[in-house]
Amino acid sequence: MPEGPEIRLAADQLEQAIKPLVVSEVFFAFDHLKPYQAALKGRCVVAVETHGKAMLTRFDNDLSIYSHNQLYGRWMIRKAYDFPTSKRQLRLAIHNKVASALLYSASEIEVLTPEQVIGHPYLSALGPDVLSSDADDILGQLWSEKHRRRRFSSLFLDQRFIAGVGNYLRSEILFVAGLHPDLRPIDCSDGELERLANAAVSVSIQSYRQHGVTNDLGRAAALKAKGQKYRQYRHWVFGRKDQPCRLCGAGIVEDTAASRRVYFCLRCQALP
DNA sequence: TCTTTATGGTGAG
DNA sequence: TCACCCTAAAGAT
Repeated sequence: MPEGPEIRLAADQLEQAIKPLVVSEVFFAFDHLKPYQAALKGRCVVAVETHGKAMLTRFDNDLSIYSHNQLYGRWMIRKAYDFPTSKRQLRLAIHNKVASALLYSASEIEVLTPEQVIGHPYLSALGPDVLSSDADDILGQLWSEKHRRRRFSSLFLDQRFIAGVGNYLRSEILFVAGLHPDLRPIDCSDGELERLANAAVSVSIQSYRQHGVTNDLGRAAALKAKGQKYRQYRHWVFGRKDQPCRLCGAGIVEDTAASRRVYFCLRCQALP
């Protein structure tokens, strides 16, 4: 369940649990990483960075663990060596005396030197991180020559455009901005692009603060109490095919764009 | 038990 | 744009 905000939340937990104490043991499930277990044992974690959906756990000997959760990876922070009863595959564990940070199911795990971090093919291609950018950074991207003729539906899944936005944030950001997924930056007024840039930043920060909920948290709690499925309460439009728009009541439309489902309200996000 | 889907990403054409 | 890879859970049978 990882888009930028969720990854940053996991990084926060990791920092809190692992950074204060010496790392007593690191476990890698993949054979080619086993040699690094000895190199990281007894070291300290100095920072847990996120770059879009990727995480860099930096150690005090200049090595970093790169991890990307893709669709399946999941971090769990537990008391030391308190493994959950789960059929998931443990791929990485960082232990200290008090806590264990456990990464399950992820397949993209590497150990990098500083040079390898700089030259990393995924990291070096990322656009501005949505959680550490302001609206002007996003506006710059929207105005840039290489992006302004591409559809929003394609742009907002492209990590070179903005890092950290994924499939649910794409739908949610466009809804909050009131713009149709098929539009392109060149189709929009300056005011509309500003609205979009602001929405990209504010919806992402809201998702971070509300742990993945992109609509009103109180309303979400009320709907959840009624036993509705998570998609029916977490978001304005994402996953809510044929459900009424929370603003105007019209039915939410589901479509496919850039090989993934996109959701929008035809009335609130009408084409001009 | 089988099939499909998923908040991701890559590489070929 | 499509096929495919990764893995887990939900949905269909």
